[in-house]
Amino acid sequence: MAVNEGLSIGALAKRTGLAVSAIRYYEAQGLIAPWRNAGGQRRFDRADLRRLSFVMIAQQFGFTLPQIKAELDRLPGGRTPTKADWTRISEGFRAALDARIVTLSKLRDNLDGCIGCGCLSLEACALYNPIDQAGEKGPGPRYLMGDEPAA
Amino acid sequence: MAVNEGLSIGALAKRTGLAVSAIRYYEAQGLIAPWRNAGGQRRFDRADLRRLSFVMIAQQFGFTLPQIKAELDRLPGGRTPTKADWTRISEGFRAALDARIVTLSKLRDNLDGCIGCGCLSLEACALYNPIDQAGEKGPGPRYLMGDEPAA
DNA sequence: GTAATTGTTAAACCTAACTTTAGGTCAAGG
DNA sequence: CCTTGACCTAAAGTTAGGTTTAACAATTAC
Repeated sequence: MAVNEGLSIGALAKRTGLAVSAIRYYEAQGLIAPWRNAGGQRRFDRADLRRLSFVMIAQQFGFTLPQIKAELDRLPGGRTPTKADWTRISEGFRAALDARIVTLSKLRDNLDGCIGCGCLSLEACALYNPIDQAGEKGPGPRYLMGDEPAA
Repeated sequence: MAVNEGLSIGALAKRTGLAVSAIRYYEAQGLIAPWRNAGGQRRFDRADLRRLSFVMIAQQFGFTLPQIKAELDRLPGGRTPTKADWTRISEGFRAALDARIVTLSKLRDNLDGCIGCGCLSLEACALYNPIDQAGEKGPGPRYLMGDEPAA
């Protein structure tokens, strides 16, 4: 009956819209660190709501969980993060996002040039330069986009 | 010794920069359909170079292989695709790409608003609207970005 | 007091887009 | 004849980001 027993995982799931399993998975990945009550159940405090908000937004922006963890690890330990802490971290987003927009715009401009010629030729097409740049970052999926094809 | 025996898979791999295993995988997915020589080895013709170019560019743009296959299936069967065929298909890219840029720009603008307040609050933050919009498209990875984090 | 809900774990499963491995064939060169 | 290198197949492994399942414990509601 104590007022400050923290949120259960189910409550947190409802508040964030995340699945309970996802929250447990995030804990396993080190993104959040709940404590346990007498019965062994996870208890979260309100700062964890904000951490999860951060995770969800960062995922929108295309960061992987390890990357997000790296950011979260830079929050001050020992005290609840302040607005200023979160603001500082948000600014990293801004730069990454800008870079992504620039990349896409370049890609589009190249495409505009190529629509005219219809070449898609390996030797000549400007669209291959970005591909070469992307290089090989190891195996695994390279799923880049949530959008449906316009076609 | 005939002049027109087509390219071997290794030659095609060198020309495209793709791994041999990737090309075989694409065949399994129905993206290309090489014929076989007397010894049972795959032989590709030059139009396949262009098909693979298309696949690589479409992947840059975030299309999945089934989506790309759907586009390729719309190429005329029975004859080598012309410039006009490829141009028609490229225009679909343009629209999809524009849409992606618009989405990202909105996201960035929202972020700009949020950096000031540092809230990242589930109740109030404008960044959650895009998340709600994205909805649930089923499980699996949602790896959106090749960029490194700016942080 | 008991039923229903919510929580716990570990392990298996899922998709996408490949790569790797194991075991075997085929052609060319020395 | 033997080795080297490119090719073949089928099946299993990889990564990310989870979900699902099974079997069980704790809490809550009546």
